[in-house]
This record gives sequence, C-alpha cells and structure tokens, in this order.
Amino acid sequence: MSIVFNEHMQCSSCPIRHRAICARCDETELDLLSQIKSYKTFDAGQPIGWRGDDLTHFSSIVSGIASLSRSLEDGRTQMVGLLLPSDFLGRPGREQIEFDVNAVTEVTVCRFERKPFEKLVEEVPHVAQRMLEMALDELNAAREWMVLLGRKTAREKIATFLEMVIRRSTNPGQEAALHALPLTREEIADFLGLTLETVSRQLTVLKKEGVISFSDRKHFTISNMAALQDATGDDADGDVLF
Amino acid sequence: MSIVFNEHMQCSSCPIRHRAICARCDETELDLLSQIKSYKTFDAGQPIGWRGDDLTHFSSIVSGIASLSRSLEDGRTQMVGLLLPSDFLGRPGREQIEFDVNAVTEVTVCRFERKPFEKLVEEVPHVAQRMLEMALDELNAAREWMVLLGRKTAREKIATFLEMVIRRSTNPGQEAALHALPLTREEIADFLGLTLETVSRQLTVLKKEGVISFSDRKHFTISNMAALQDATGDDADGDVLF
DNA sequence: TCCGGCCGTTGATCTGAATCAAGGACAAAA
DNA sequence: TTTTGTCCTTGATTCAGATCAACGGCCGGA
Repeated sequence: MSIVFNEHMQCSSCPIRHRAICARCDETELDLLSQIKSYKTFDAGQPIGWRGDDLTHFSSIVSGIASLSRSLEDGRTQMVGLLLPSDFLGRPGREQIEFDVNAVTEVTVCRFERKPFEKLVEEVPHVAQRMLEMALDELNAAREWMVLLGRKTAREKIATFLEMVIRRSTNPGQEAALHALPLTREEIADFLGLTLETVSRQLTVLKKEGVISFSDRKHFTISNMAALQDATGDDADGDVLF
Repeated sequence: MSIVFNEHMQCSSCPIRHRAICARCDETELDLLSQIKSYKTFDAGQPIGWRGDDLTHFSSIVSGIASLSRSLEDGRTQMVGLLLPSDFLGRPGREQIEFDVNAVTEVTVCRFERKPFEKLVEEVPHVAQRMLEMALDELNAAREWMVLLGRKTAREKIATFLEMVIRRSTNPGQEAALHALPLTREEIADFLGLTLETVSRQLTVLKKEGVISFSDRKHFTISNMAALQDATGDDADGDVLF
C-alpha cells in the first residue's frame, strides 16, 4: 500500500521530512512552507520539463526517480543528474529550467510556486542553509562523476554505477539482496557517456565473471562485492558518490 | 603594479568585494568577516592542499587561478574545477579537503579559520544566501562540463574550452584581443579528459584552419569566432558554462 | 654561450569503444 | 493465440583518440 499525497498530507508524516529542504525547519517554518505546497504526480517516462521552459515551480521529489539531462543538436544525450526522493529541483534566481527533466519511474513531487518560494528562501535562513548543504552535496557528486566521465574505462564506469545503485538503494547494507535497476540500458548509457551496446556487453562480462547476476533485466544481485569494488578503479577508501 | 594583500587591506577596496561570498553583506556584516580574515599567497605550481588533508581554512580566491582535481591510483587525473578570483574553496560541515587543490598561477586567497567561519555562516544569512548562489552556479557549470566530458569529441572539447577562456578572460568582449592561456597542454588535457598529444593536435588543426592563431605558447587570438562557436557542438543559443 | 630540463609538436601504431547489423526475449495489445 | 513494439544481446567492422616514440624550441642557470 502506498501513501496518498494530497492537500490532507501532513508535513510531519512526510517520508522526506528530515532529508529535504525542510529538514532544518521547525514547526513554525514548516507551516509557512506547508501553506504554499501542493503535490503532483508524473507517469513513468513522462517529461517533467524541458530546458528553456519557464520555471513555474520548485519541487522536492517525494517518491520515484527523475533524470536531469542535456542533449546536443545531433541527439547525443548526457544525463547530468538522477533525482531521488528528497532531492530538489529548480534554482532560485533563474526563470527558466536549465536541463531536461524526465520521470524515470512514476514520480511524485511536493512543489511550491516560484515567487512565494523565493521570498521564503530570503526570509527563512534554515531553508537557504539546508539548500546550501544539498547543493554542495550535489556539487561533490557532480565532480566525482566528472572523474568517471573523463577518465574511467567502460568497465570501471559500469562497476562504479552498480556500486552507486546498491549504496543508494533502499537496503544498502545487504549486498546479497536483490537490487532494482530502474534504468533501461540506454538510460544507463546516457548516464555513463557510453552506448547502450557497450553497457550491455560490460554487464554481460561482469555476469560471466560471476561478479553480479541478474534475475531479470531490472533486478540483480552482487555475488562478489570485492571484485566489484576492484573493478571501479577507485581507491580502497572509496568515496561516496551520492 | 599589483595590489598588496596584508592586514591593512580594506574589504571595501577588495577587487572581489561584490562577487565573492561577501557580495550580499552590508558594512556591519563585512566587519564580522573582516575580523577573522587573513591573506595567503601560493607560488605558481604549488599545491594548496591534498585530498584528505584537514580543512583548516575556508578561502576566497582574490587573484590568480587554482585547480581542483582528482587522481585515480594509476595516475589518471581529472580536473573538476578551475577556481578564478571570487571563487570559493572549502565546504562547511566537512573536516577534510575532498579534491586536490593546486595553484596554476600565483594565487592569493582571503581566508577564514574553519570554526569561526562556520559559526558565521549560521548567523549571517547573507553569507549562506550568497554561498548558495555560488554553489548553484558551480553546479550548473559542473553539469555542463559533464556533457562535454561524456559526449563531446576532442575537437568540440577544445573549441568549447577556448570559448570558455575568452568568455571568462579579463576582456571578454574583444574577440580580436590577445587572450592568455594560463594552463599547460597537460593541464588542458586533464581538464578535458584527453591526452596532451590530442590537445596539441587539435589546437594545431584549429590553427591551420585559421580559426585561432598563437603569438606564443600561452597567448592566442580568435580569427574566426563563428567557426569557433560552430566547432563547440553547442546550440546557437549557447549557454554560459561558467 | 653552452647545457639541461621542461614543454610542446609531430609521426606511427594500436586499441577500446562506437557504429552498423541482425536477431532474440518479453510484455502488452489485438 | 498471434501480433507488435520495445528493450536487450551479440557479432563484425570501423575509427577516434590513446599510446609509444622521437625530436624541436625555449628558458633559466652555470
């Protein structure tokens, strides 16, 4: 059974209450946010917005996964971010969206109209402080990702990606657990700066080596975590990418 | 003649007064910052800090250029940021440096000890607000850079890089002007996810095509801006990368 | 002025991943 | 059940950029 998000939803029972932009807010501040919030759900595969569109709302992902990407004219596409629950979408001070946003799975967002939200950011320091923290986390993740895109081999990219998936999954500790891979091969390719064929081949190699195994296209298990770590190309004291 | 940065330097006559983290501060707030600031200069080529070092100070670049980079164990290196005057270094809430920092040219920073600065970020909303703006700008730049690293050809990378250099140079309008290229070929390669040989070759190609010309290794002129733009692979309504 | 050490250029060759191409598996629709 | 479309896999071939290698130019120090 899943939660229903509507005007009756209380912030206090929100699943992202302590991780989203409202994390540092007290009850009074939460009330201010609450007054300007509304929920919206997008079907899997639906565009949430295109680069250049007017930025009418700021949103927090409440459930589901959205992608941020940019395309060159000839169709080459690079994903530049994956938005998971509690991640924030939109940037104060800009009037347009800067990247294409798509719902990878069904996505529900908690959103705020632009003007009132920008006013609130000025007036409630706890919101700006939390947004700063989150922006710096994302900046770090983006920089780690730049290392992957610029310098890692296809094999290292795939291994790093799988490692990230299990670290960010709902049961991160359990390496033997079945992990969901919500992206298609093409989406993974756009995330890693590869082609979908190369993604498929490298997954097959890791499978043949006994490092991972698939129950179906979208679910896998780690059979040999040490080997996966090794294949990432990162130092042993590896960093947290997201 | 260059400015001397010492304890007598007044914030009001600081070259980055209106762009750095203090940009939104009023005189009173500036005074608080002023009480905990000091200056430090690093020679060209010197390391400013290594990943994992204790983060003792937060710094604003006052003059010069610094680089942020990460290396894999086998020596492959990816630059993940170029810090120009007014850019900020260090991240509240972390106790270690997360990337290697090097002085590309001689660098002077205005710096603040960690604890008092973190306290100040909590107490002076204008600082957190400005830092948020700057972090979001950097995040955007990092994401644009991810597109370059993941999807652009060597030629497109070089053209995009040159375009960025002239946009961020001190005389951005003047396309006929002589522009400084403060990085070595190897540094450019580490920035673009290429080898130094490929950088050299692509610069030669653009030179032979009459798009750019070099007066010496570190200074060039744009001869054909339209051709350079075209070679970047970006849409005509190109974005601002930094 | 000569020497030694970067730094940069250019050439030859190699190779990892892209591209081109053909099917196969699966799920939803008819 | 068959059809249709999407997603994925696998094979053959190509090619952009890496790698390996040699040398040239410039600058600072002796």
